[in-house]
Amino acid sequence: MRKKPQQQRSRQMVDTLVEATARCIAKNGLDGTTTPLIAETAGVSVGSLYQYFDSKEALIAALLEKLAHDLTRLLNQQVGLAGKLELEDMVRMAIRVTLTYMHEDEGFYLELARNWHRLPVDRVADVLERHIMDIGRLYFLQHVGKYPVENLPVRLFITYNSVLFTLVRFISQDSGLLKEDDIVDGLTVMITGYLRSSSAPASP
Amino acid sequence: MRKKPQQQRSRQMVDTLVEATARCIAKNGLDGTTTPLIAETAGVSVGSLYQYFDSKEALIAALLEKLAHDLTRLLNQQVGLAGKLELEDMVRMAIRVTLTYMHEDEGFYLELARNWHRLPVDRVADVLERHIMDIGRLYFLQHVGKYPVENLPVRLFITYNSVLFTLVRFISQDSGLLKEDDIVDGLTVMITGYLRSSSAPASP
Amino acid sequence: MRKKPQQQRSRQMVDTLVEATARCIAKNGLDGTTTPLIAETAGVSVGSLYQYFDSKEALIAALLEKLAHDLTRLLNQQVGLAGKLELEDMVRMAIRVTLTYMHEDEGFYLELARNWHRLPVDRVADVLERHIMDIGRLYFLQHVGKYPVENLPVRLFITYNSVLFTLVRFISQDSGLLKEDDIVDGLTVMITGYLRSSSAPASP
Amino acid sequence: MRKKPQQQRSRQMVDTLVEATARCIAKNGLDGTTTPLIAETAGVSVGSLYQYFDSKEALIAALLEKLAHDLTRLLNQQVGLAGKLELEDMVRMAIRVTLTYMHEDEGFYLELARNWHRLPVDRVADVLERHIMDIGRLYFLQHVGKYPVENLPVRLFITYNSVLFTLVRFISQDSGLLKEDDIVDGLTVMITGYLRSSSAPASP
DNA sequence: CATGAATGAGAGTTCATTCAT
DNA sequence: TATGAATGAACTCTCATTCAT
Repeated sequence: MRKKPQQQRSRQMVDTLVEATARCIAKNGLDGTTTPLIAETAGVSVGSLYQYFDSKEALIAALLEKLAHDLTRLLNQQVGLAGKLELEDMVRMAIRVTLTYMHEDEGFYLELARNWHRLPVDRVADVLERHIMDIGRLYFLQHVGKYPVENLPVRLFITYNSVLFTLVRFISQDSGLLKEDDIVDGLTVMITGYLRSSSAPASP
Repeated sequence: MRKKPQQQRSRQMVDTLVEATARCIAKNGLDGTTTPLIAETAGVSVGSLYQYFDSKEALIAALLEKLAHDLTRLLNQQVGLAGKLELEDMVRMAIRVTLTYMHEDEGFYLELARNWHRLPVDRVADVLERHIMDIGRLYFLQHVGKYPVENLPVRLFITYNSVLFTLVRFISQDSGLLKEDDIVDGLTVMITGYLRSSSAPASP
Repeated sequence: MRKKPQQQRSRQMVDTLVEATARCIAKNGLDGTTTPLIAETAGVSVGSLYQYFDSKEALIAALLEKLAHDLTRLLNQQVGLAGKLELEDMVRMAIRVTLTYMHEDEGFYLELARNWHRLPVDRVADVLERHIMDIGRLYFLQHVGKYPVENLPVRLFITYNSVLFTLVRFISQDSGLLKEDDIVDGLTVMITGYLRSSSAPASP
Repeated sequence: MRKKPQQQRSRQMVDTLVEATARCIAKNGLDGTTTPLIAETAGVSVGSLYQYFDSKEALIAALLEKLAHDLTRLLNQQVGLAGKLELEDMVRMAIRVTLTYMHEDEGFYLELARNWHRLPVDRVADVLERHIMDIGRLYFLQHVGKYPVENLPVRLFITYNSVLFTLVRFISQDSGLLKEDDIVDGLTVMITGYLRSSSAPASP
């Protein structure tokens, strides 16, 4: 970031721009998100955009940064609740929440997920992963004895990528042949079964 | 295709261009794949490109068409072999084969998988899905009684998307914390368990 | 117009571009009028052109729009004067004025007339036709009794197309065999006689 | 022409190409008439086109040359017939014939007339003018005493340009407000009156 | 001779970025 | 500081023409 916004007006400008970027991505897709358009959406001049961000990429990075921050807060609120649920209920709930997000904000999160590889996504991913890891650890700690999960990082990595991209693909293709409830049920069964399973891949 | 190649030379030109496109995508990514670059890679002028393809998109479509064709042949050869394996062995093999492809051709398939939503990917997807469906159906037919799988389309949709994108993400991030064997084992366990499970999502 | 010019500088830019387009058309012909050339003539970058005009065609349309506007003002000034003239003097004057225009601005209007069928010329044509119709109606209204002209639209359509394209052809070929005064006299005689004639095409 | 076609096969090739050019112009307009398209229309390779014509322009020139030749023959046949008609009938007939041509061959002649200034049209124009001049001279010679026409070249120049381009404009715009019969009648009245008038532009 | 594959200059257009005001 | 006018490299695509086969 070119300039630390120390005045309140500046901080607001930064926020406005970041939000405008999100709206552009949602409405026009990542490819249709141009700097002039972002500026116009923000009701600001392009010049101002470059006053606060070195480049388009920096702006998008800031957007993702904010996203990571928001998600952190969101997840922190949820951690407590999760512990009381049965594994299956928790998994199902997580899938449903994810699915809801995909449809929200005019498909903003969907577009992000589709284009993750073109985004400076590390920060968000890190935050998300750490949180999921924390939640997972906490959960299995509370249920120790019931599900002694080995190699948690791998399990969670497989889990959230499978869920996330299966849902993205499901929403994107929309062939009508597959029903949302079936997908959610299927994923729930698969993930629950996987997380309950003992680590050994091959039975002796 | 704008003009049907009548001389042998031009049939080769078409092939050269399609291959050059693949190389460009592998080396420069989809965004870095421009018509001048494709032409240069093919050792040809831009004009030649447009003698045989109506547009850049048509060229990429042709590439995917060829891919679909190649995959069809490849999978047809493999169908017979699959039936004799135990479910787990077959799943693990499929995952390993997929993983191998992701690393081949300088990451060409990886880049395709990453950018699936920007590609005229329907033909390939159709072919792949139908084949996977066929193989799946065949397999479970031969093992009837052992794994009476209900709602096969949903199961397979979840299965191949989970595997594919988990692997793509695994290769893309390369944090070094996760080991390939663990990912393969984990996926194998998850998918095998899922395909073996009875359809009912909630246990009684 | 893509963007409304808000600063004075940019309003001037729009004018500059439109004028440059006119100069290009005059100097290089319509086919030789390319966007790089227009930009260069205006002393501006191509990008600037596209900041204010959606396309080359839009730019040309704007030029014609301006032309229609200018002609409107010009004709409005002339309407009053016309009424006092005898029919023949008015016709001769109109022809002379048209001829003058054809030679002005390095043949700009000449080139427009030559290429009317490739131009988004409706607006100009409409304006011109309406004005000519108005002037004609007004004129014959003031001279009612003397020239009761039936089917005015047809008469004027024939009149101005005959004059315009005969002059265009005369200037374009310039074989030297035909003298300008003779053409003007001839057209004057023809048009005057035609407008004075009664409507019935066949004499009884 | 690059090469004198001495063999019969060659002469036929030239003809085929010229005819294909005409068909292309009629179907695709002058701008849509490309050398590859001409070749394809002729069922011949581009290479062959350039074997017989130095350039696209030469090909079009040849087309116009042929046109001039055809018109010469056509007009020669008609000269005799004209003399027996009254002036008005002859004028009306000429207008009607012209109008018919404009609609023939998918608008080929119409497109030529629209684009006369971009064509190497001199030869055709010369031929046409000379013939019209001949016919005119002959006609008025036979009717000497009735219409002693002074300055025939100017009169005929004005006459045929007025007729030709008024008709072209009429067909092109097709606003529906003007009726063909009215246009033909109007032109007939105008031209007949003009040709009958005495030379002096200003009445005493 | 005939073919049609190959060329490449040049057209219209876009957009991240700069800089005078 | 905020503005938005201005930039220009780079992209996709066309077509008259050439030349190896």
